[in-house]
Amino acid sequence: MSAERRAVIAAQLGAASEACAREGARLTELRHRVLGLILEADGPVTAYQLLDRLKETRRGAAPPTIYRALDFLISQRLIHKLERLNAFVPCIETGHEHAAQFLICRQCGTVTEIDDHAAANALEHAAEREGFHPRRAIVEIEGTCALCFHP
Amino acid sequence: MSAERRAVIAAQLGAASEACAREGARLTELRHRVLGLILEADGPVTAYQLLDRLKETRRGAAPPTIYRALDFLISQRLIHKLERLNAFVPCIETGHEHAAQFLICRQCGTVTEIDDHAAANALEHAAEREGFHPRRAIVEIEGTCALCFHP
DNA sequence: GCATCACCGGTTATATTATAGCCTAATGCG
DNA sequence: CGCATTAGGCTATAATATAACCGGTGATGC
Repeated sequence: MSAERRAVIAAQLGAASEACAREGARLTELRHRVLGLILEADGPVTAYQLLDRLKETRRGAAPPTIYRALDFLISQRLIHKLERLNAFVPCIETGHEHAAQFLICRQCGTVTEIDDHAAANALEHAAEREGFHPRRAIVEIEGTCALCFHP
Repeated sequence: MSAERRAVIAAQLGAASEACAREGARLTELRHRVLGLILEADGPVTAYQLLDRLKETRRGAAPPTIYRALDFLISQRLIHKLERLNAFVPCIETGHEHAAQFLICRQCGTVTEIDDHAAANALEHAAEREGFHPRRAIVEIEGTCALCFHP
């Protein structure tokens, strides 16, 4: 990993610590570690992939170890779960409420998060027209990314 | 189940048969049966719930039995999979390509399918602005349905 | 007719994803 | 401190999904 990349990750971890501190949430060593693993991964990672990496330095880590950390990180809006892939990615924008949409490339597996307010609003209105009160929208679009499309 | 409800289901099964016939797809007895079970269910059903029901009349049914039937029904656009729930529901409109969105009530578990073109288009455009070529959008909105909200 | 081929589904085994439940340790707080 | 609350270790198990192999069956071409 490049020094530059490491610096970015360190900054993201720092921002996460601050966000948690502001909320009174405890970003413990374990949770910090798991978030670090997700930030380091290039692309979505599954819970068991994370568990394997975690085990390298934390003997005795077991599924509940990782799932509890993931639950925490999701609750703090530091990561997202991709339901289609049963995998996890960092939020592009740490710690805020934000309407996220994901673009999943079927060729290369790359996942891009976008944050399109027009689409989010359209969905919200569509739901409200049914008398529905939306809390959270899962939007995962499968297709072909620009790079795979124009090879 | 009411006679009326049974009649609706029979009509849906008939429409499915026709749609498959048009496509040259084989809606075998097993697949017809599984589609029937999904139509009869009031709400999303999981693969293993379907398997249990199937077993009542089909000794030896096993997970692959049901998953293969589900794959077929999805490929024919007769059912949808809800990724959030790992569960299956019938399509509201049999056999067509259609952009579907789902409203999932956290209180009562009811799932409503809507088909909002404005939202679908907004998503499509958002993806295309990234140079992405969308094939399929998974949209599942969690929240509170009208009935649960105004009790 | 009958050879061939593709597809269907039975069967066994196993992979993958996720949670329950119980207990001890660490932390925050009056 | 003493107590409550939360975090996480640990074991077990639940829930979801697929691999791989095989025999049967129906369509197709000759």
